[in-house]
Amino acid sequence: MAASTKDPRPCSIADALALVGEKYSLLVLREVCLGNGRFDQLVRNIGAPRDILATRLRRLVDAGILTKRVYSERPQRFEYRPTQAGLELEPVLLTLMAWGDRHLRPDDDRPMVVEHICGNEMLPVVTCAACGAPVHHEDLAAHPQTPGWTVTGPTAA
Amino acid sequence: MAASTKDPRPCSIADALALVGEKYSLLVLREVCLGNGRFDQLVRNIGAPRDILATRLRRLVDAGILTKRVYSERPQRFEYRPTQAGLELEPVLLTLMAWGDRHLRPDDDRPMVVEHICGNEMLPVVTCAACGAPVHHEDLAAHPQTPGWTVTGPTAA
DNA sequence: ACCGGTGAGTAGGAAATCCGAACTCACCAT
DNA sequence: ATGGTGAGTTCGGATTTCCTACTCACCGGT
Repeated sequence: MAASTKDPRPCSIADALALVGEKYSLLVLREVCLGNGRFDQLVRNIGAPRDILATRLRRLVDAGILTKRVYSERPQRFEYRPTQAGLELEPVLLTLMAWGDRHLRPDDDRPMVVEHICGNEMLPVVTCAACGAPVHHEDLAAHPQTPGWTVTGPTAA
Repeated sequence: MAASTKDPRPCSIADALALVGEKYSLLVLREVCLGNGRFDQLVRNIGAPRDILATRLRRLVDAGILTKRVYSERPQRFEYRPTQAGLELEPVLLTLMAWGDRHLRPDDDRPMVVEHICGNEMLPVVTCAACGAPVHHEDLAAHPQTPGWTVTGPTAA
């Protein structure tokens, strides 16, 4: 049935990246989460070509990650905003930003600091919903659900 | 000085994506974290063209995210493994996978389940390091550190 | 010694994407 | 009437990606 060559491991990471993994897509989401949802703001803040940006926006709207809302009839003007699904990607952005701050900037010149409502700077920590412990690679065991797709490493089934 | 057109917002998300945001890069990291670090395994499990994969691997090794280690001299064979920096990207993958499971698969056909050492299934939650609360968009305030780069939204400075 | 198989890539041309700049169209301001 | 803004679209050319095939080194069986 299915060909032997060319059907990669079924995976939600791959599926997610197929949607938001194209160049600029996650930066669009960043700006939109910051409240900068207008076309020309996006062009300036992201540095993307206008046609590519238009394509990305269409795709993200179609995927239900963004909505396009009119904020002015007569001159008709639009603004893009995150949907619930879009907002749920924000933790990914925050985690990625923290990683970049840690590994791509030796000194403390972080271009942006996020403040949490608790009054402190927000440093994201990924934890296990069940036990609350911060996630450590050694504490994980991956169980593929599709027959034929194994894992070989220390994280074997 | 700096040109008026074309210098996007300085941002660690953008920097991080410049490194690991190219097609397949994060899938390479996924496989490597699963312990499948050999070239042909990567080709099969990811479905990437061999030449592109070779390019990505070089880049990730150069960036200090992966290491290439010999696991057999005489037939010389290599295996790619995550460095500490690479492992610290795993939470990003887990969060992205959970998002994909939630939003891209209505029913419960998750292709992979991750088990935490606590005995339960690992569902990642991004929390604030300072207060431990799960991160909610409304609880965040972004403060750009570079003059001229503002945020307009509800998350204004 | 020969044959087939595996691992780790390279080579080459076709196909898809991306890019920058210019263009449109509708509206408002002076 | 002229200029400016917002939101795109259109264009040709540059850059990447893709796919298939090829290499090279080695191993295992007969």
